[in-house]
Amino acid sequence: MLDIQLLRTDLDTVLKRLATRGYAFNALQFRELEDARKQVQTRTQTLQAERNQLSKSIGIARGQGGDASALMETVAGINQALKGEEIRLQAIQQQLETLLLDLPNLPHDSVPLGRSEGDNVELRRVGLPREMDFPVRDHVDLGEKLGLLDFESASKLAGARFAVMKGELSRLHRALAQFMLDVHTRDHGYTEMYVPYMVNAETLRGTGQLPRFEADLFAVPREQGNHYLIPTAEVPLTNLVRNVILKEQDLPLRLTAHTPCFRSEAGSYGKDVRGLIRQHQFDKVELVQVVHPERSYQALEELTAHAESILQRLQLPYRVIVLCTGDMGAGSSKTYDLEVWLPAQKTYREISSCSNCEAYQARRMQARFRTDDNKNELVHTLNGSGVAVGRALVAVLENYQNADGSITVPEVLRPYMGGCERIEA
RNA sequence: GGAGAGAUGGCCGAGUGGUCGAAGGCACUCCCCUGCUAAGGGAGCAUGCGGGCAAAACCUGCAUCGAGGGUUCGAAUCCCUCUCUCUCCGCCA
Repeated sequence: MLDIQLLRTDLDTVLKRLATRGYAFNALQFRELEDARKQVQTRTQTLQAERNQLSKSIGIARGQGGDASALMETVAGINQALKGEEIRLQAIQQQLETLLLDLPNLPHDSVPLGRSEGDNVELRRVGLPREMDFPVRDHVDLGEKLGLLDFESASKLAGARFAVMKGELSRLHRALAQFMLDVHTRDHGYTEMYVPYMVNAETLRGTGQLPRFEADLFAVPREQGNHYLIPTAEVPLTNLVRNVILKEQDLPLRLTAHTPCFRSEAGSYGKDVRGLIRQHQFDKVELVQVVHPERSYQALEELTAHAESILQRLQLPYRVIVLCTGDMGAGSSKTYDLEVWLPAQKTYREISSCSNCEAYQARRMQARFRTDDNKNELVHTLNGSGVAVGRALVAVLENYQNADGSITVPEVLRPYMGGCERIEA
């Protein structure tokens, strides 16, 4: 959510900056609603003030044993007028809220302008793809030949875009998650959290998934207030500070959690149909930071480095790109994607996305901190994958494959694999 | 799942229809007093939004006592629905 004051005082700038993301804001409708709001609100509040005043007088008159029937008649008249105004005001404010909740965040000045993926800018490449002097297999071939990856069973159990893993492959998957959590908690100062995998609508509104992106979520219908399966641990972790006023010295908060993530991926059919790249259910170790607004861009660099450190330790080649204005998620002011090298596709694929949401989520959530001079200020929130476990598994399989179809276990994972150095049929 | 009790500011807690946005206490901030690991006195201290106002300070209004509806001239207080917490019973990994 953007600051409505900014829209009132400097709408043109807001429009320009939103346009860089390809978002056309209905400024005319906004102006009309704002004008109406101002009028109706002022009128309503004046009437309310009169009513409150007179009601008080009634109480006083009654207390002195006087007659208040004339006063009561006046108030009845005011209430008559008030009723309509209140309904109108509510309707206007609801429309304004709908308009505001739909607005994406403003991009940071350093974000490159662009319309789509193709305009993202590569910042750096780290690590060299390994030379392979044998026919390179993709992770599906590798996993199925080893007898450890089973999409047939998955589709029987649940349908398309699910996976069943077995034996050492499941263990490798678990090892990856454990390794990531240990690195972030031991070396990067994050606190490990365990959180609900189902959340309510208010929580999803806090981080911005609702109301715009309901189609991407799995809902769990209930009689009263649906639950939703979390699309990422960003949602529960960030919402921990919803409606909270933190102490300034509590900042920054650094939280991490390993959770499954559920995406209905509506509209993604035909894309990445093969393998583990795009699933309805996948695991992720998420990083969330809640920081002082002055420090959020520094924190974004740090958080991105924390995610990178996982790929470095796994010795997976990757590149860092900065998303252009047109490709960023709605809540983000600036996003770095980490893309890992996949030799079978001969390309880099997203494995982490690290964003600074500035006060966009904080304003929705009313997440604040108290400053030294006792004022409440919105925090800034950041989140990033540290990293996606399923895709890390894909990357390890493909980058660590051997000519005979076996997989060398990356050194840092061996302690989590009971010392196992190689996965073979 | 059944029975009962409850939800009030950062915390504790009073308040069952009328100057109540809310006593009192704790915590916190500032000032005064006092030479000593302390005590005393005074002042301030909820949030959101609107208007004055373009902004700060300030003034002023509206809303908010778990949430949403209702009754009333007037609701923290009465009624309805829901959510959550606690206690007991049942069930359960």
